[in-house]
Amino acid sequence: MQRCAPEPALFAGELSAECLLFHALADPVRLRIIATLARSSSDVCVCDLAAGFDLKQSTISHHLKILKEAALVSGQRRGTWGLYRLAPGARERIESALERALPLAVPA
Amino acid sequence: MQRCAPEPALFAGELSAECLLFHALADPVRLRIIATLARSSSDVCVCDLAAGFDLKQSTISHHLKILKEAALVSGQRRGTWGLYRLAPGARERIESALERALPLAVPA
DNA sequence: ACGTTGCATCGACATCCGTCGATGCTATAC
DNA sequence: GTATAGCATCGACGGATGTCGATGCAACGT
Repeated sequence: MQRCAPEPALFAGELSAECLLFHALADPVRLRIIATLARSSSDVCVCDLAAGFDLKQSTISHHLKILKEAALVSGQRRGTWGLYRLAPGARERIESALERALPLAVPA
Repeated sequence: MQRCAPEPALFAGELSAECLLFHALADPVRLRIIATLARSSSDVCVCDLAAGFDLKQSTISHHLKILKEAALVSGQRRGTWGLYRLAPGARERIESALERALPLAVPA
C-alpha cells in the first residue's frame, strides 16, 4: 500500500518546560488566581483567596506552590500574611512558550 | 486584627472555556502533536503520529479527540487514513484565551 | 465475497491530581 | 512566656486521566 502522506517530519524538540507552564494554567482554581492577580494593583494574601474562592487555605497554598514553581507568581511574607502577585514577565513567558509550540512563522 | 490588604477584589468571571484550552495543551503528547501539525505544510495521518511518538494508535486517537474537542485540530478521512491538521485560528484562539486570563491592559 | 488495513471506541488498569484535615512553624498580640 | 493567627507541609482519600488491549467499523485490494 502506498504512503498516506508525503513525509512524516514529526516534531522532535523539547517542550517539557512549556508543558509545565500550560499545566499550571489548566486548572480552574489556578486560572482564577492568575486572573485575580493580573487584575490587582496590589498584592493579594492567601486568606482572601481562600475566603473568596470557598476553598481551604491548604488548597490555596497547594495551587500557589504550583504557580510559583512555574514562575508565574511570586510571593513574600509580611508579618503573618503571605502576599502574592503576578511574577514579572509572566505573560511574556506564556507567549514565548506558545511561540515555541505554535510558531507563527515556521522556521526553515 | 487588621486587614491583610486594602481590599480583596477577586476575579469572578467565567474562564472554563479558557481552562479547557490550556488543559488540551498541558500534556506532552498533545503538545508534540500540536507542534508537529503547526510545522507541517500538509496533513499528518494517525499512523505516522503513532509510529513517530512510539505510542499505540488508540492512544493517539484519544489525544486527537481531546484536541478536536478543544477546536485546536481538524481531521478528515481520506480512504482508510485519518488526516489531521491544525485548526484554522488555533493560535488566535489560544491568544484570546490568554488575553482574557491575563489582560495586558487591565479593564476599568 | 473475502481478507486486510487504518481508525474510533470501549473497558480496564495504574497513575496523577485536587481537596481536605492535621500538624508544625513563624510572627504578632496580650 | 503564653496564646493566637496565618501559612506551609504532610498524609490520606476520591476522582480524573493517560495508556493499553480488544473490538467494531469503513474503505481498499485481491
